[in-house]
Amino acid sequence: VTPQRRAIFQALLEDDSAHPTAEEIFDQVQDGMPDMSLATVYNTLHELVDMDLLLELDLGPGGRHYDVNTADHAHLVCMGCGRVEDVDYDPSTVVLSPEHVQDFQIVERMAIFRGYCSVCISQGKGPNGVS
Amino acid sequence: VTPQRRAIFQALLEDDSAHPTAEEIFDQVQDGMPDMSLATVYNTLHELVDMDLLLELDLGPGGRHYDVNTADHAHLVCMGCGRVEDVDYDPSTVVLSPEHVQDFQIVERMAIFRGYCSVCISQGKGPNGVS
DNA sequence: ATGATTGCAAATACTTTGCACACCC
DNA sequence: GGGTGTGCAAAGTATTTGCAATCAT
Repeated sequence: VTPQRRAIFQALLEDDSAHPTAEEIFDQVQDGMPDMSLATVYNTLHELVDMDLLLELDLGPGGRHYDVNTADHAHLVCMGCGRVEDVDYDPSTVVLSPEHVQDFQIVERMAIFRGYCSVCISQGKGPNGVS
Repeated sequence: VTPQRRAIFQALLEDDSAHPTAEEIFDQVQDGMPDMSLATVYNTLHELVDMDLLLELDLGPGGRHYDVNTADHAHLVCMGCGRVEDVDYDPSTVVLSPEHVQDFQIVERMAIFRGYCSVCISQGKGPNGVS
């Protein structure tokens, strides 16, 4: 545990609704630690992921996002502003066909919903607005 | 509609259980059309996605996968061999908390299950095997 | 001729790696 | 002093873009 790692972890906790990308964490940490290297950010993120303290999310282009909420939950991704929200859902409601479940040992699941948040809809950026 | 596009679309249909990446489609199409350019593959894939004839899947590192099955379905990704299988599931079973659904206009959903397929488990590559 | 599409190569975005230096025990 | 972690820069992977050449109408 080094000062760099502490700073990165702290940035993640402060930003806990933001699901930041590696780049965003890097920018934020650089404020108080200008010598921080991007490689260190990636190193630390990977270690945290290996320790199951952090979730790595592939939400599409723009880089991978990281989430300190390691509980089983889904994500809403706004196609207007890119914001990501956590959503609780009942995991037991996601049921797969039995023939697949028997053949396949599931380790982790991930549910992503894409759409438009209320802010973007009210700004006309929604599905009916200009794309 | 050009010969290149026809070849790409045909490759997708032939490969319809493989969920190929752009690179894989490129390799396959090159067999019969050595002058095919990777840029053309990307162009065509994007057009097909825009026309809703193709699904673009972000399944993690290794590039984006494409799926000719545009029905609402989930994906099983094998962490041993990388193989991707379609799974039917009942979309109505995926229920989100009401407060989020009200605020958020969902356009598309995506469910990904990661784990190990029966082949990999029997080869000791499963969750209990060597990582 | 006109406009769209292609192939090539360079550019971009994101992530990983190699290596020398600094740090802690 | 030995192993670990860091910063820098270069390499790597995946995708996009610019542009001249080509094709269909």
